[in-house]
Amino acid sequence: MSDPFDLDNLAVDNIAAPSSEPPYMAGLNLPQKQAVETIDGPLLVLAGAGTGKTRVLTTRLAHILATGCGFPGQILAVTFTNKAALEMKERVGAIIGSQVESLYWMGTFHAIGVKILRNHSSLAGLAGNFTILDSDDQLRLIKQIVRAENIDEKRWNPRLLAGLIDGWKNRGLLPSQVPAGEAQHYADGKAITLYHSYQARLKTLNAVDFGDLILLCLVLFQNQPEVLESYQRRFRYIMVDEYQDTNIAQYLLLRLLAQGHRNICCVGDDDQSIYGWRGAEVGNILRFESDFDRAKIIRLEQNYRSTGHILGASGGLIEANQGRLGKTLWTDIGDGEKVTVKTVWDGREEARNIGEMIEVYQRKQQNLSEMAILVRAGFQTREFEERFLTLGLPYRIIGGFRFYERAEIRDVIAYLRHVANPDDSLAFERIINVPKRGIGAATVEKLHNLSRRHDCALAKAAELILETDDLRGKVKNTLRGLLEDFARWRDMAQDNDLVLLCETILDESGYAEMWRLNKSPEAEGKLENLSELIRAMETFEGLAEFLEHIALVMENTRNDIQDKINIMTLHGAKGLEFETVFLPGWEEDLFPSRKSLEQHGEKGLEEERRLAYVGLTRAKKQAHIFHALQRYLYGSYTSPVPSRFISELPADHVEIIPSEGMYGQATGQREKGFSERPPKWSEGYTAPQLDRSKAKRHTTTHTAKKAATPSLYKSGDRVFHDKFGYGTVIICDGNKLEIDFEKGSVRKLLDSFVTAA
DNA sequence: TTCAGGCGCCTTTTT
DNA sequence: GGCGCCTGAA
Repeated sequence: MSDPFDLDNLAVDNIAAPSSEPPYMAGLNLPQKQAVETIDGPLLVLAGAGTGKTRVLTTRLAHILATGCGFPGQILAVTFTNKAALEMKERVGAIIGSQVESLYWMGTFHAIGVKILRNHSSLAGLAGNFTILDSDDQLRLIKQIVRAENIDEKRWNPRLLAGLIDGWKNRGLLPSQVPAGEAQHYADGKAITLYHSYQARLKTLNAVDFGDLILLCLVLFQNQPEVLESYQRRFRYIMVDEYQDTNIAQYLLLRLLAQGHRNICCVGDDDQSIYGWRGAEVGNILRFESDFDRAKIIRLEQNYRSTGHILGASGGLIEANQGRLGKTLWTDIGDGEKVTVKTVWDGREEARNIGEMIEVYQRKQQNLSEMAILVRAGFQTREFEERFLTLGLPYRIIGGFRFYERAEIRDVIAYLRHVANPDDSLAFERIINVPKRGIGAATVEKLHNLSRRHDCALAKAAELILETDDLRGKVKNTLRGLLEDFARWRDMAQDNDLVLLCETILDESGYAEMWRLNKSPEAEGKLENLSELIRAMETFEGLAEFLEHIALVMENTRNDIQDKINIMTLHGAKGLEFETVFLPGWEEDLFPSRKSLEQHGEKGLEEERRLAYVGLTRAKKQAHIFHALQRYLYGSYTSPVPSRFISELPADHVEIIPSEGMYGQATGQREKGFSERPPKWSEGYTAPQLDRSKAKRHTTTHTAKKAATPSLYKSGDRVFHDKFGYGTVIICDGNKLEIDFEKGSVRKLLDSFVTAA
């Protein structure tokens, strides 16, 4: 990172520092210093984009430790994501060294919740080995409950109920506390009853969902004052990152904990609150002053990331929002380039334009990884992918599927979960017939009925059914065998040799064999994923520890350091920064999203505007906005109107780029505000042919040099491509391949995009 | 148990 | 337009 105040530069910075000042203070500006030194009493640090928020947070933590005001175990430091927690740990570690390992209470809200619940599981009404369900399991359980109530799933989508329950949990409401009127929101008034059954079912399964990790802590503290007091005493200092993203339950939890020492410091930016739809409550940050008596507010307004024009444009845009605390970011890096706005004909032209601009920047020695395309919705990435594949431009899509979400990983985890917690029926059900054992839906249905009748877990019901004559001999034997297998594995788990346990399960259950026998092209990759999972287990001591890690830490294990252009959603870009940012699809209905406006009206619009603000402020030097006149959406063409956000941008900071070769409606719309002089991008735009041919020549020489070593592939080779799957090379010309893919397409690609299969 | 065909949905996403 | 989910038939 090029942050001038990066901690790595401390050694240099501190030469100039007055000797009375600790070295970690060097290079902080005045408000930053104040924020670090104000450790007593409630403090809200309003940290605008790029104002050194993380630096303040980490320095402040180090300051508390360095001054001896608090010990590591007395500091509660909460973040939202594991990534943020990890970053904080690294940066604090850079200042205070190994002492960072003792910061036991530093982590995500949910990780802290788990720690508290495990410490007091029986008081919280749980067994110590409770399972944490992910949203997939949660939905499956909710479906079961909806079905058990004979509710028409067609009419009442279980997802809707899942959303309602999540919403209540986010507000800190148990079933008994939900306002009666809200029962109407699902299945003609049954919503609250269903929430009751869901919670009861979770208890039977000895499981909690993500919402419970906060909610149950809250309930624990409300019901057990002495437990609460012990934590209030313990947490001498509380620090919260991204406070604008807290939901009500999290806020209530913080407020309870902060009542002890009253030293709570929340850092956040109301203008970057973009998670309202999943329960985040901007109100929390807006109300801070009245919530915490004698609270202090410090604004960080000096921006170290972006140029003046980018700050001017984004600042002007966000001013249209009503509910905000307000701050004005400034910079001393200079104006830089204006934010550009360009009209393109359609999505393909948008992708083509951006591709060309990227190549221009590339030739100006900008790394691809310093550029990003930020989209509103996931489907927008496709056009860019296709374009970049034909251009041979390396890209990386951030977001999307994670390792542990893959079916085969979830299967193995289900085996392990059921070993760890015999009451985990969801896990048991997932693998009861995987691999196929002849225990079909009919048998499972019988088990379900029995488990409901006895209010017990599925595996317990299986034991019960074995004592009856309800099952045919073969099925009965298989089921008995499976239960015996689990009992044996459970014994094995005591030895804490995770790798051996997992390998044994994979082997004895026949799961690995199932994929080995599978002839489909995916099977091989699945087996590789299984080995990767086993490799990941090596660093864990016990099964419980591993499962908790899996449930809470959704790590993206990809450490892709290659130079690639980043494509991601605006949400995914929060907290990141790039030299150049491309912002396509600024059209009404797409951005701001129509759905958001329909569902939440003015509030939704303001959140969308904040999203636009987040997008613009990711850019250090250049931001390029696009809108298309034709957009292919859900199978048909639409003619979208330019986003209102474009017209809200202050003219002084924006340059309208004329589009080449367009006629008709386009010209009329672009009349006003067009700059007369040739656009900055003319070099890239007016002579793309020239540039492209130069680029080609460049690659050719590159290949020619390479040609001394024979090409990696020859025709007839079988290869694999991330997106297109398996295929056979038909033509091989240097590093350019023509491949016949098994999914039915023939494509020309660079060899670097495929691997030998 | 498996697979074809029909239906409904289609914003963002971490834990 | 395309995907995932459910259902019903073989």
